[in-house]
Amino acid sequence: MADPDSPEPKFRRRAEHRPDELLDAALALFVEKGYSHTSVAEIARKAGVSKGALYLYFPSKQAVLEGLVRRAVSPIAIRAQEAIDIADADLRATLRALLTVIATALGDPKVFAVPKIVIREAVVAPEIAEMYRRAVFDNVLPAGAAIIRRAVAQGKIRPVDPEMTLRSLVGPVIMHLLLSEIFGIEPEGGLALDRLVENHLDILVNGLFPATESHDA
Amino acid sequence: MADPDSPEPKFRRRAEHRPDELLDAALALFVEKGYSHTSVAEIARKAGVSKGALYLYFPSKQAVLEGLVRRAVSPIAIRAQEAIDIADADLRATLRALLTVIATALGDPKVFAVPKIVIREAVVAPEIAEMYRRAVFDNVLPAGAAIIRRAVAQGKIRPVDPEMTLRSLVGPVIMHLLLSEIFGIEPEGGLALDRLVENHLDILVNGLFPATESHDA
Amino acid sequence: MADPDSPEPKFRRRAEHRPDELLDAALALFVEKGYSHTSVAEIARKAGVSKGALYLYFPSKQAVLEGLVRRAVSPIAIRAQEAIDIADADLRATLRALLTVIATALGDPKVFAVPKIVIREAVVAPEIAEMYRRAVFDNVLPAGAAIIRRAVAQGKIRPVDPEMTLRSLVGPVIMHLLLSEIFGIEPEGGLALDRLVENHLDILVNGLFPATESHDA
Amino acid sequence: MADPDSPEPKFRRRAEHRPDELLDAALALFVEKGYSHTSVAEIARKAGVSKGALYLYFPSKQAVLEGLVRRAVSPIAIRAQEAIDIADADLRATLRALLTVIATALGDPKVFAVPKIVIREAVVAPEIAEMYRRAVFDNVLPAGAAIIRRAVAQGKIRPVDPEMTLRSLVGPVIMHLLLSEIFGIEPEGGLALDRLVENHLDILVNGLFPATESHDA
DNA sequence: GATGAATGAGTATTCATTCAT
DNA sequence: AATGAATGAATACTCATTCAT
Repeated sequence: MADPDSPEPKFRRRAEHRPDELLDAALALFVEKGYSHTSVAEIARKAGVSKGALYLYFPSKQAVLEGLVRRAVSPIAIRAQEAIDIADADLRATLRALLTVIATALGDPKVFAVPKIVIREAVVAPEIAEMYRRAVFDNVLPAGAAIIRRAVAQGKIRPVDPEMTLRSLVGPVIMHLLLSEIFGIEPEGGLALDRLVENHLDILVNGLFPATESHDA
Repeated sequence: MADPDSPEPKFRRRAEHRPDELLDAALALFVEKGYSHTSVAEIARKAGVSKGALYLYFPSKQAVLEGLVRRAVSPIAIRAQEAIDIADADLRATLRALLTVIATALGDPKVFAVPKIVIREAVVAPEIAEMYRRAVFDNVLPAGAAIIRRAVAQGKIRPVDPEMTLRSLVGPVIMHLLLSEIFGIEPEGGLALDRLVENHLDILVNGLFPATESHDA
Repeated sequence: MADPDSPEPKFRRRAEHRPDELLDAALALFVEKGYSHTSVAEIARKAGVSKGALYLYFPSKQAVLEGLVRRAVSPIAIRAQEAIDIADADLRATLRALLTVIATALGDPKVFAVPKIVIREAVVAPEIAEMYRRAVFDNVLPAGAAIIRRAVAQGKIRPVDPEMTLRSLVGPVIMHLLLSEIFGIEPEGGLALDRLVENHLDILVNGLFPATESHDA
Repeated sequence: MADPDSPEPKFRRRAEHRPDELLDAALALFVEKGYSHTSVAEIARKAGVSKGALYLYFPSKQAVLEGLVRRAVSPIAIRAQEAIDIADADLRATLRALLTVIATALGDPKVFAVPKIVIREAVVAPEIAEMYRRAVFDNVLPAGAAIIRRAVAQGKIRPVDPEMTLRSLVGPVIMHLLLSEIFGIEPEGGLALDRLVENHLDILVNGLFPATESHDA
């Protein structure tokens, strides 16, 4: 500006990426130290801008968190719809695929980070939990239940309660990740997500009890 | 009392129950507003004592939280041991009893409150998560796995992975509570914990798939 | 009390020594941590009594400090008077004796402790400095000046200004101790108080300059 | 100013002199009430800024004190070196000049204030005494000793112990100031620093005793 | 006399947010 | 658009002192 023919600008269009850079910085810091122990100044510094600049893009610190959640959430809703369409093929294979996808996706700390933050802040900022719920669960849960409901209707699986069965399907994965990510509890030899999925599928398919007993329960 | 026209004694001496009263106050506030948004002054006020008095019993705010965890945790470890002793009787009945116990216990907001707080603070105060893990999970998880291992050895259930199967058993309950307590997601008609337990047991017993398919998986 | 014939009491007259025990405890702590960083509770604990008991003997924390000063100060005034009486004998020997006495007395940390504390607190509690001044300096300085004045009158020393000469006599010792006690500056090989005294006396007696010059100044 | 009818700008930007203004305010308050009885809020208020602004320039209250010491100390080290260079000329005149400089410099309450504060805080914050020692004494004392040593070597003064003689030279001035500044003890008719210097020089030059005796000591 | 539980005023430090430049 | 100096409210913790027992 002061020097019109200076070769400096390189690419000055950076500005449009600012919000994303800020969200990246914020995510890293929130994961490391938690939302309330991360200062706005730190976020700005890590993103390489001034504190004031952050307020150009986000009206408040909480808005940054909301932006983070929003960004993480949008792809999920889309995939949920896709899943529903594929599910008709081989159910058992689909199930394995689904659990594996969920498990590996959430197993990636980058991905699990946002729900973890949401859980943390839910008490204090219910509107964030609310937003997450609307964006994620209100899409994913009915979609999942619908898949199950259809499978029941087609006689592919026994007549179970779709909503509750969804919890039976996914709950173990969630618990596994909670134990690992929050309490640092891992089976010997690492996260072992595949071991969990295989064992869980085995139970889902064959039940817990020996064959002779499985019909008179 | 001794002096009927004295204006409320300034010092209500040696309450003996002070620590517990303080923990009660703290629990209520932590649940409502979260740990870091609750001030020491508020805790003291709610417990009806001065700020200074709180520091007579707890050396720091974090120590209050630790006290809370400790208090909530001790009964759990005890029950876990009891469970292991009963488990030999009718496994299927035991299973239903167990899940119901877990579900109703954790379904009580007073009880679920502490783990919820722990999850919130885990990122920032790992020593709290650590304490909880040692006091709860290090007892409960091996105990549960042991029960399953024994049942397998006795041929009462199919040869499954004990550690992972534990997650398959309990995970759905945990997920159900997470959805309900943190995201406010409940099936129509309330928490429906029994519906969850029944459906889950049905799947565990009979598997997910129709009888004809359940043997050739 | 509960057991009237218990042989416990040993000697219950301790009570009369309480104030002194408290002062001992306070002195040790004030020296170690300074007046304002020492809590009343610590003093009481170190003296083996309760906080309340301390307030039975001293109306406030500052009163403890005052008591300390008072106790340290009383012997000084007495000795000052004694010194004046001896001084007539051999002046030069007296001088050496005096400096040595002052130096070794103040060189004892236990003794220097009180003036050190007084210096520390003088700004904040001028009444303590005032007390010290009245009790110590208002006795010692005139006494010292009087000795010098008499010596001048008797022609034993040159006609010097008595008040100022007193500073020339004692100042080096004070400075030596300040450097050592407060800034930790000591000549190689320890405090070397005798080296200081000898050198100082040499200068006082022979002047600083070579003999040939010492008369035409 | 630029906008005459605007109601005092909320932010008086970039004072550039802020640190110095804060140090001035702090010095005044520390002198008046002592370090630990001065609150950060008071310093800020006196300097005309907010509490937060102070923390923009100093990371802690103690850092303010350190800044104060540092600021007071830098000129001293410089002068000490200058003195050494002049000292070769007329020793006796130099001595008078030196003592007068020291005396009048330290006689200015603004200058003596910092060492006084340092002495006060030395017990509690040894790192401050340490800093002062390194910045002042480690320069000044060796420099002074060197001057004396050289004078001895050149036969200009009698063979005295340089380190100790330094205390004999400066100690009386220090003691004089201590008595005056801390205990409020002044000779009739004011501080009388010149009287002290003259009398002290007289003793240094001619010794304390009459001429006839001064050679057979 | 003696105790120690209780009080509550006092204070350093942090940090989201504003706004003159 | 961008800066960063300035604000000031908020908060954990300390400790001299009191007083019911």
